[in-house]
Amino acid sequence: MLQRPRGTRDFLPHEMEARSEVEGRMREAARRFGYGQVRTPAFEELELFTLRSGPGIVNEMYSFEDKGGRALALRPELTAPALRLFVNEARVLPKPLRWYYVDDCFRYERPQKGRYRQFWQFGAELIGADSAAADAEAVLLADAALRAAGLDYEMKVGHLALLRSLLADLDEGARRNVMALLDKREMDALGGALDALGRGDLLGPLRELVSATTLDEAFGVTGSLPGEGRLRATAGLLEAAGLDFSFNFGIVRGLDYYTGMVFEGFAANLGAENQVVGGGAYRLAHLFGGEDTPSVGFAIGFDRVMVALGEVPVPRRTVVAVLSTAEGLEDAFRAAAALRGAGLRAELDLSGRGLGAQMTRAAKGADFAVLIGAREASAGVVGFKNLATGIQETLPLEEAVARAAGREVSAAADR
RNA sequence: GCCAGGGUGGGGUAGCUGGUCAUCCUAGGGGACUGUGGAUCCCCCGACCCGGGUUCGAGUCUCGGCCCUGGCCCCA
Repeated sequence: MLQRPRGTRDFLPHEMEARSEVEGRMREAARRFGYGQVRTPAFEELELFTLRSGPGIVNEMYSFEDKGGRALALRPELTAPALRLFVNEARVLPKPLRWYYVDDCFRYERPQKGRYRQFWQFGAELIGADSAAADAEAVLLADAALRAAGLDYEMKVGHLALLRSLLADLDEGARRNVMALLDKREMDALGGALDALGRGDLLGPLRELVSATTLDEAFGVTGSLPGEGRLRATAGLLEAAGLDFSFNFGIVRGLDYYTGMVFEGFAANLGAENQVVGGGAYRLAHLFGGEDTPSVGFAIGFDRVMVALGEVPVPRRTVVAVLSTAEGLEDAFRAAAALRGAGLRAELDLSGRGLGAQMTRAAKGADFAVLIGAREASAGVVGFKNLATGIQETLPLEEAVARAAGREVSAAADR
């Protein structure tokens, strides 16, 4: 027996219905913000991702050499491909560009709850905008997409300048170490690390900063900084938009290209992998040979959203089972076509079994049964049974279709 | 890469202090039923993750691998 590769999943029709439903709601949110969808290749030059994230991530990627000797990788994320697309083909489009995407990504990691080797991201990039308004729009779209999906979660907004200003004197390695400990809120280990650096004086301010819940508290720790005005303006816009959010100045975001405002969202019931969205303002285009273009974007972990949502109620369409004997089979196909033409879901019984067996099957999943045996076929009518009420009538096909579609066709209207 | 727990018909399970034809539910197929409801009854289908070891004998003990679940690391 062949197994599916580790960390991948199969989706049956009922799961795909739920996923499509949620995906559709997120797409609609993006559309309403004026974002258009982009799609990039499932694999790219390996260098695209190492330029963005450093050579270390090769170990976490599905990288390979193709038959032409090219170093390629399955995309581990979608921001770099989107910016590559921008640099390749869209530099001259009027800015800002509003793009969104929903696609699968691949990472060679140990699977756990909400983490798979093939997973889907929904994200957006606002390219070529450099303002408080742009920052606010990205946060608001992320929130709109998650809310539209039906998710209850917590939005945290921060800014990298504050932490960076406190750590400005530290060298690269020390700063990374301190930020990693801060990210995990391991304050004891953090104190030890700072003492070892001879910077025990930083512990107090860092502690204050990460626990700050207002802008005044946070800038009280760091003093005024470039970017303060923009962050205050962004916060004002988010509040004006009625967004439910809180500040968190301990948000680290792994990479250097983030330039200012950053945000993350967390949902309950997700175990260790509870972050459902991450994003912020960044500059990436110049790494791929474009102009230094300020952008802001985010990515939502679609699979985690699905896990957090649990059962997703999917709007159910009317199902009509079409039953027939051998004499009625041709008419049954005609009836099914008419039902489908009216937008209904018509399921022909293909079993060739007795009508009793067909009715048994129909009763399990259908709302109505249209029945055509020798009698109906020769009379040019159909049996139309409401499976909820058990009432069966003999009707012309058009009227049966109209009944199933929820419209009453009165004799008076026909005259 | 590390840790813990786990893998028995399609799904869910019992057996797990070696030895009955491996239990039950459900799903699926057929029939009772050649024109009408989810019922009932009968029949059928179908499993010990893979490989090595111990043993007269392994689903059961043991080792390795693969996979699953959760956690660590990482998290772009």
